[in-house]
Amino acid sequence: MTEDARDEVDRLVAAWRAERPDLDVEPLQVLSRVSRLAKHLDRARRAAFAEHDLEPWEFDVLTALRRAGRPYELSPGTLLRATLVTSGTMTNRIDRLAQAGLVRRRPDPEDRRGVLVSLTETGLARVDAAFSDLLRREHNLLSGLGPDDQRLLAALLRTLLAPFDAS
Amino acid sequence: MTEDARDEVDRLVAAWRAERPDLDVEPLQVLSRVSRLAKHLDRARRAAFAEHDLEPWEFDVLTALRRAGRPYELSPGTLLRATLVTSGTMTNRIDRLAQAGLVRRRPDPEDRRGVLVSLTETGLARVDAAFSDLLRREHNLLSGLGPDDQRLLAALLRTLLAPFDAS
DNA sequence: GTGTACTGTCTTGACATCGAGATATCTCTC
DNA sequence: GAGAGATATCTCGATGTCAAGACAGTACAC
Repeated sequence: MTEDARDEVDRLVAAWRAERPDLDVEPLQVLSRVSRLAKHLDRARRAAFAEHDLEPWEFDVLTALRRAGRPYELSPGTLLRATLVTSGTMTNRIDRLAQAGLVRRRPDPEDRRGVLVSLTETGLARVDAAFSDLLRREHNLLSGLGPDDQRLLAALLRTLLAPFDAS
Repeated sequence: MTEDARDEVDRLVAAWRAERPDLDVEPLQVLSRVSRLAKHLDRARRAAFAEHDLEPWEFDVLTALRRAGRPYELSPGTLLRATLVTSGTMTNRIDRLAQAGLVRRRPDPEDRRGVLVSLTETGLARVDAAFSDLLRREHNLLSGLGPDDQRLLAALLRTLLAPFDAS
């Protein structure tokens, strides 16, 4: 390990080794970095969305609808599974997005328990603008890695995710 | 790309390509996986800590103190920088940890604005137990990758984190 | 058809976080 | 040594989330 490539996690691992030499703290080298990187990504995303007057949670819901393709319409249940939040949270989110004029709610004609949520014109335009902006920023974040390294990294991460996606 | 190695993110990327063929969505292959993996890790950690009657936020604070070494004492300011939360949050956390008997607060003898927070015996025992349990679980999560792949993954992540740690 | 279990959505109350600002103290410059 | 700015911590109000449960409607076995 070269001395000039130390980051916060290297320091954290060194501290643990000094305090708990009995434990194998190697897993932190990978998993702490994943958590920390995710935290930084959240902040970067927040900044990107702010320029489009969107909160991250708004973006989450809008992109799920956008990705679904025309007519950009999904049920709350589908949305909460796509975004990994609870039903109470999703109800609240849809309420506020509807209030903001970004989505619309209508009764499901095929299931009277159900509701269908769809993007408005405004919502569609807003999410498209925010998404391409986000991609531009993410492209920059990855500029430290060449295309081959990016593919390699993606493949390694996919291996780690496999057990979770299975469930 | 082999057909049998698709995960949620591959599906997500495929959906975007269909809807927005004009955009380069490759960055998602890496960064979406980082975010998703972090979310799953949070859940796994929560489960691990529950067996030791600790919340993730409690663990965060206690490990920072534990890592500092004897006498396991740091200022709130140092703690909030280590855990990436705001000062209001840290005050609240310390209040509750003190109430639970896991940490102790005392005035800093060298700076009358300051406070020093230290682990109690109970806090030390609790965090040590939870930490070795966590490492055992994280070791399992990484069992899909050989030692070389783990080192490779750690190195690639370090490269991505570098710009953030610099700031 | 009737009853039972399941599903989809919403309501409610508790809670951890954040952001902005208040207060007290320290530090540095002149 | 006085004043300006920086630093350390805490307070307060707003907010987004979750967990548990309520309620309406559906599906399936018999």
